[in-house]
Amino acid sequence: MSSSIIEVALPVPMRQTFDYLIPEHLIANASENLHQGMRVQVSFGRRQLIGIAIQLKSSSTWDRNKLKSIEAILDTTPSIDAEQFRLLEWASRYYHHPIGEVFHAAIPAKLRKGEMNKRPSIRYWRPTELGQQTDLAELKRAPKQQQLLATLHGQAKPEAVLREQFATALFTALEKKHLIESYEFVPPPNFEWHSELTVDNKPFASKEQAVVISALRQQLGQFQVSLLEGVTGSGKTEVYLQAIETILEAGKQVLVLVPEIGLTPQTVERFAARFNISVGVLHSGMTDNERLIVWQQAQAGELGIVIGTRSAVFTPFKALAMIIIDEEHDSSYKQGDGFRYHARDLAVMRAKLSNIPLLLGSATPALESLHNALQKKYQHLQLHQRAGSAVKPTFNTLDIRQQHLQYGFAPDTIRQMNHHLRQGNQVLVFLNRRGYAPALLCHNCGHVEMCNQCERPFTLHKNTHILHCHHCGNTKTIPSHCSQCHQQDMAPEGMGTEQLEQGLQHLFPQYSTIRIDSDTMRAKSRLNQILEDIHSGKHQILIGTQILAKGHHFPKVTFVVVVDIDGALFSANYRSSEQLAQLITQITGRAGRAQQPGEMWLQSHHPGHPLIEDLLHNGYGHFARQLLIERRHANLPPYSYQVLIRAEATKAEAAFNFLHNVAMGVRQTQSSDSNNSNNNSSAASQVNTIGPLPALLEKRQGRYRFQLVLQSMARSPLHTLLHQQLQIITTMPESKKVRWSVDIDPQEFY
DNA sequence: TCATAAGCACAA
DNA sequence: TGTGCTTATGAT
Repeated sequence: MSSSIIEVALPVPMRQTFDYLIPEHLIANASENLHQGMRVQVSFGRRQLIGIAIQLKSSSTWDRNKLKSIEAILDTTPSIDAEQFRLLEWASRYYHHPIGEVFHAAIPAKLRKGEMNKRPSIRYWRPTELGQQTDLAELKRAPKQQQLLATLHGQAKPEAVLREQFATALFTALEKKHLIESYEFVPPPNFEWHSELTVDNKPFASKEQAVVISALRQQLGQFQVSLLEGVTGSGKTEVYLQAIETILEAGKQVLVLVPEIGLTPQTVERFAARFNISVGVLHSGMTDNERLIVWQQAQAGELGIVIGTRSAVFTPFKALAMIIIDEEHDSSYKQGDGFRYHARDLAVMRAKLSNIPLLLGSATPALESLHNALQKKYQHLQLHQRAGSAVKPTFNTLDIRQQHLQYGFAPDTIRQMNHHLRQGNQVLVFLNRRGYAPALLCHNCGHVEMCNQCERPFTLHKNTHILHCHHCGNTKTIPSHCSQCHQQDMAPEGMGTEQLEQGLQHLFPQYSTIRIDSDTMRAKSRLNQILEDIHSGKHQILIGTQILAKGHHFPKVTFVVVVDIDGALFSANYRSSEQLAQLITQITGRAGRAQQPGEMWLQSHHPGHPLIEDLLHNGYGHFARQLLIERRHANLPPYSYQVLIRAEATKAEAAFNFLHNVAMGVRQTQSSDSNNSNNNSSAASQVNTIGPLPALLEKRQGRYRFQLVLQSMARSPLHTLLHQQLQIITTMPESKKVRWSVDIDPQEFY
C-alpha cells in the first residue's frame, strides 16, 4: 500500500491535524525520507507554515483532490524524536491543548522558523598578534579590559560565554586598539567529554547525605520519582552532584531544571567545576542561536549535563539517565499562558516514558509533591541537618490591629527598622502581592468578612465594589460596619510595591532604597548588578517580592519585615498560605549570617493565627502537613482536581454567557449521563462547576474577563467531561466571539 | 463617494 | 492564529 498522504500538526489554535499529499518526486521514498517528528513546510490558506509530521497514511477522510501537497521536508532526522513525540502527544491530551502548538512550544525558535537543523556558526574572540605580545600591565588603567585580554590569552572563547562576565563596550574598546578580533566558527562536535570527566574537590557527604545519595544511585535505570525534602543549607546540591556522578561516568546524561531566577553563573559553575566538563545552559535570556546549539549538542550526546529553566524539559537527549528539578515548588515551572504546562508534571511523564529516575528537591516542597511522597507514590528523602553553622532568625508576629500605620508600617516596626539601619545593617521589606484575592478586613478587630454559606473569605472586587465568594459564587455588597465589633474600619487589603517604595523613602530619606521585582528586573544583567550593589552595601533598604526568596543570600540583612501576612492567610486563593509559608521559610534561610542571625517580623491583624504559629514553631514540614489536612477537609487540590476556563471579551455579557453556557453544558451532560447509565455518577466522579465569576481584575485592556472552575474528586471523569465539552465549545458560535483558554491544574486564580 | 474599521469565515 | 472578504460607520 502506498503511503502518499502525510498527516501534519500545524501551529494554529485548532484542535485538528491536517492531511497533505506527498508530491510525486517524494512518493517513491516517502517511507524512507519522511518520518514522524520531521518538520515539513506546507501552504495553509495563504500562508506558508512549518508543521510536524504525525504519520504517513494511504487515505484521508478528506476528498483527495482537495488536498494540497507539502512544499518541502525540512529534516533528514526528526526534529522531535520518538520519545519526545510520545511525551508531547500525552501533553497535548492532558492539557487539552492543540498538538501543533504543543510541538511548536517544544522546539527552538530557529527550527520553528524552518531553518535547517545544522550547526550554526558562533562568534569567537581571540587576541590578535599584537594582543598576544602586549604586556598586560599596559592596560592597568583599564582593569576590566585587562581582565578580558588576560582571559583570552592563548585561548579563543565564544562571545556568549564572555558576555556573562564582560560588557559589550570592553570588546569594542579592545578591538579598536587592535588587541582582539572576532571570527565566526562552527565548533566541531565533541563526544569526548566522557573521557575528560574528572571528579574534583568532592567533599565528604554527611551521614544523612550519604544515605540519600545511595538511595538515589540504586534507582538508576528505572522510573522512580523521589522528593528530596531538605532544609535550606542542608546541601541538596551536593546530593545532586554525587547522585549524578555515576551517570556521567557511564557516559549518560542528566537534565537539571532550575527556577527562572535561580539560574546563575555560580550554579552552572558548580556543576562544571565538579566534573570538569562543559555544561549546557538553557534560559530565556539566550539568543535563538545559542539555544539551538545546546539543543543539538544535547541531542547528539555531546553534553553530560544540561541546566535550564521550564522549557528545558523539552530538550532532546541521546542518553538521558536522570532528571533533577531544583526548588520544585517554584511557580515558574508552570507556564502561565498559551500552552499552560507544568514542567514538573511533564518531567514526571518524561521520566516514566524514558524509564529513568526523577529527583524533586526543595526545602519547601509543593503540597502536591509532599502529598505524593506521603502517599508513597514518590520516594520520600529527607535532609534535616544544616551543613554549616545554623542561621535561624528570631520571629515576632506584630499585632497591628488599631495601630496607626504609616505607609503600611506599625510604629514599632519603623522603630526597629531604624535600630537595625543605624547599626549599619540592611533591612528587607517583603511585600507579597501576587496571586492574592484580597479580603475585606476590619482594622480595628481583624475580623474578615466571610461567606455565610461556606465559611471562606469573601473576595473584594474593587472595580464593582462587590464581595464575591470564589467558592460558591455568593455575592454581597460591601458592609460599612464590621459585623463583629461594629466599628467603621473595614479596609481592603493591599498596597503596591511602588507605593511602599515611596513611603520608605519618606520614612528613611537618609538611606538608599532599592526595589527588586520582576518588573524592574527585566534584564538578567540588571539583577546581577543590583545584587552586587546590595552585597557591597550601596543600598540599605531592600523592597522585594517573590524574587528575593530565590537562591540569593543576603548576609547583611538582619531585619526582615513582612508587611502584611493577612492577605495570604485570608485569600480565597487557597494556595496563598502555602506560598506565604514557602516564602517566609526561604527568606529565613537566606538572610543574616552565623554571627548575626537576624530578626523577622510579621505584621498581622491575627497574630496568633494557628497556621503561622505552626510554621514559626514547627517549621515548614509540619506546617505543610497541617495544611494538607485542611485541604483534604475542604476537598481542595491535591485531594481534588481542577480545571480553570478563562474567557475575555470586549462585552462583559459575551464572556459571561460563554462560560455560563459551558457550565450549563457540564451540568446537562452529567444529568443525562446519570439518567442513562447510572454507573458513572458516583460522588467521586461528580464534576462541580464554580462560577462563572468575574476575574479579580475584571477589566484589562478594555476586555472583561471571567472564569469558570471545574472541580472533581477524580481526575479521569473531569478530563473526559472536559474533552466532551471542548468538542461542543469549538462548534459553539459564542466561542468565536470571546478569547477563551483552558488551564489544567491551575496555579494562579482570580 | 471614498476610506477605514470592525466583523466574520476559513484554512487540508 | 493570520488572512482576506464583507459590511458598517462616518467624514467630506
